[in-house]
Amino acid sequence: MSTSGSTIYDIAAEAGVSITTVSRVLRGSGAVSAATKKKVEAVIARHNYHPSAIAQGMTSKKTYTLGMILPKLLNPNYAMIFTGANDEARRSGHLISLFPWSSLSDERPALSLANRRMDGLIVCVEYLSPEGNERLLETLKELRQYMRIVLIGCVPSYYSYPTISYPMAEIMRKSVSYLVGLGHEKIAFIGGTEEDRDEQRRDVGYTQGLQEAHLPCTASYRAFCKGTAEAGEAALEEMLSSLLPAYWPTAVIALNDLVAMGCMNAARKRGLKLPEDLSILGCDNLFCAPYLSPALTSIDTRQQELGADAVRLLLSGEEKRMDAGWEFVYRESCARYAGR
Amino acid sequence: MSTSGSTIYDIAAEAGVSITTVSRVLRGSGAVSAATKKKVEAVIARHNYHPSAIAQGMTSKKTYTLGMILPKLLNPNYAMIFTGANDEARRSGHLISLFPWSSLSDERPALSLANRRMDGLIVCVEYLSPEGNERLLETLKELRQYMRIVLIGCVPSYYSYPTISYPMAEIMRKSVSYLVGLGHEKIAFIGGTEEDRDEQRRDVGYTQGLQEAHLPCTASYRAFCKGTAEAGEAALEEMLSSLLPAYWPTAVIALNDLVAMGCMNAARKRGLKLPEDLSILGCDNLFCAPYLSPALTSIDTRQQELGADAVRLLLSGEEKRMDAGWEFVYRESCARYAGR
DNA sequence: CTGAAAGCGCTTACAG
DNA sequence: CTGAAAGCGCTTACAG
Repeated sequence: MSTSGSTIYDIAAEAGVSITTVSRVLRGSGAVSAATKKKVEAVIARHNYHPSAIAQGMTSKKTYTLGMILPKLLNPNYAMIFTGANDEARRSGHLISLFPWSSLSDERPALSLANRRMDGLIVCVEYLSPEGNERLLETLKELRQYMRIVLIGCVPSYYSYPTISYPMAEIMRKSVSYLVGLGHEKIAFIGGTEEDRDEQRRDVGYTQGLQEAHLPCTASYRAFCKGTAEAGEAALEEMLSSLLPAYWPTAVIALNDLVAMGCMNAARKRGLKLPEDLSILGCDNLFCAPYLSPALTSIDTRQQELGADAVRLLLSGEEKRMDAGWEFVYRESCARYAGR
Repeated sequence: MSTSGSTIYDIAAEAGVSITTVSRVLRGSGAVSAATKKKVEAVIARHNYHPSAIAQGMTSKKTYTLGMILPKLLNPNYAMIFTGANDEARRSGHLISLFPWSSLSDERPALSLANRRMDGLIVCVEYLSPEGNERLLETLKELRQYMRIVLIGCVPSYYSYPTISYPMAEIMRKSVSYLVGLGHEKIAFIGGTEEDRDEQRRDVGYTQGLQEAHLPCTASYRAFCKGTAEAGEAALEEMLSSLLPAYWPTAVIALNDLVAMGCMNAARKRGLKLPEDLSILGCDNLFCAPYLSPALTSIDTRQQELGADAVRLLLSGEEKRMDAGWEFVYRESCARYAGR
């Protein structure tokens, strides 16, 4: 019985019934007499028989497999989203296959997303370059013929798919406002690789927040970098070295916790005391945030909830667009500014 | 053309050839005249046709899907393993589906591992209770009829599957030896939920290391906890409060970086200065290790490499057992002990 | 309650 | 170089 596994025919033959009957007891559907049911179940157990999900998918058109596309699992942020989605999917009898971003533009036919007949696909979108946007939209349109698609993350408002998206402009506005409330006036924003025409993006909210507080928008306090600690460190380092110390920001809003961690290192290297000399606000509330020094103030973006909601939305068939939940997590890295 | 997608029959009909021919150009195998090939390809492109991987799997017995079972993706350690495996799998045209541990004992037939006819399965094993061991071995034996299995992680030496395992006893011996070299004599080990009869386990190496240095094995310096920061914090806290300060350990070897982070917090709460009063050695070299204060000395367990190697071993068909690579990463959290 | 038969969308010998 | 036919392991009307 090495690497084989029996088929429904083996079971039927040994139980002395038709494969139709075996199929019925397998799925618990259709009427089967208690006696034959018991008989068939015994044979199934004896053979340790498991029906082939792929044969079942072939005939029933349901694969009970969902696809998910994430930027990179190495950022725990995405691992949380995936975990939330996976747990919810299992609850409804589904499995989630994870695809990397690259599979959206992959040439290998054996792996193409479209080849897999999944019951649905969740795509986690982050800000893209204009060309990236075009390409994504194009690909989604193709995939749409094969499966239902749901979008999550920071999804531009002009995408027309069922969506759960973070209200980033609002989050940024409130972030600025929070720091202003702590006495900060020189507030930097570090992060964001590309611009986008969506009016929900971070930049917009950052600027709005400054305007609402009647504070000047200073180009020197705006740095672009991708979402890694190294990039964050380099970005803040460059900002500091380009400015006389008197003009250094007293607070920085980081794209995410990784960038915030990098900023912490850059600030320390410059001899700044945290949080007295510089407040740092992260985003995503990674597991390590409480263990940094100072413990990082961040934003809980409820990633597991987002993942679970995405699965529910995908399975529900609804077309709506919703906001994802979020909340400040106050710790030590943002402090009242009392002069330097 | 909404949510449908064409089949090989549609393509064949429109191109005026048999499905056999379409199949041949699809797979690039078998001889097809340049002319008909071009004709068929045009139709395929026009329809944006993608053959169903599930129908292909049905007939060819190859699904180009690998399964992977990991304890929990929320620990970046496992996310790294998965990423390494996934990248390698894609290189050879495979996809990896991730299953949680719970699926090893799942009752839902629709999701059962055995239902999915995967080309192979990688199971990442951590130390288990004796009963957990029994159950796992049992389950693996069942699954084995359906697919090839490879084990990775901390795999007891009496498991007989192709394996890549960390030489934990050796790692622990060298860890103790490293700390002894820094002048430490009171070295604690915090971690490990269960005992196991495998002689490669951490405890064994820890004890050996102490013996080699002619240092006493002190039960009070041995704490059990699971691999989370909270557990690590609680464990060290309890150890410290159970001992007169004069007997406090001067160094602790943590199960992993999460536990190490928890230990840092516990030590700080007790007023210990790090690393002067207490050296802490982590394991797994998580991305945040360099950003802790003091930067955490840890062990790079080359997780992505492990993941990639696991895929290669799975696909190779070889039966060997190998050691996984590892290496110390020296940072600031382990320092020479100069008295307290 | 039970079974014979068609069909899901492909691949693969086997003929020609 | 090309195609008719069988078969992969199931599910699902349709009869009985």
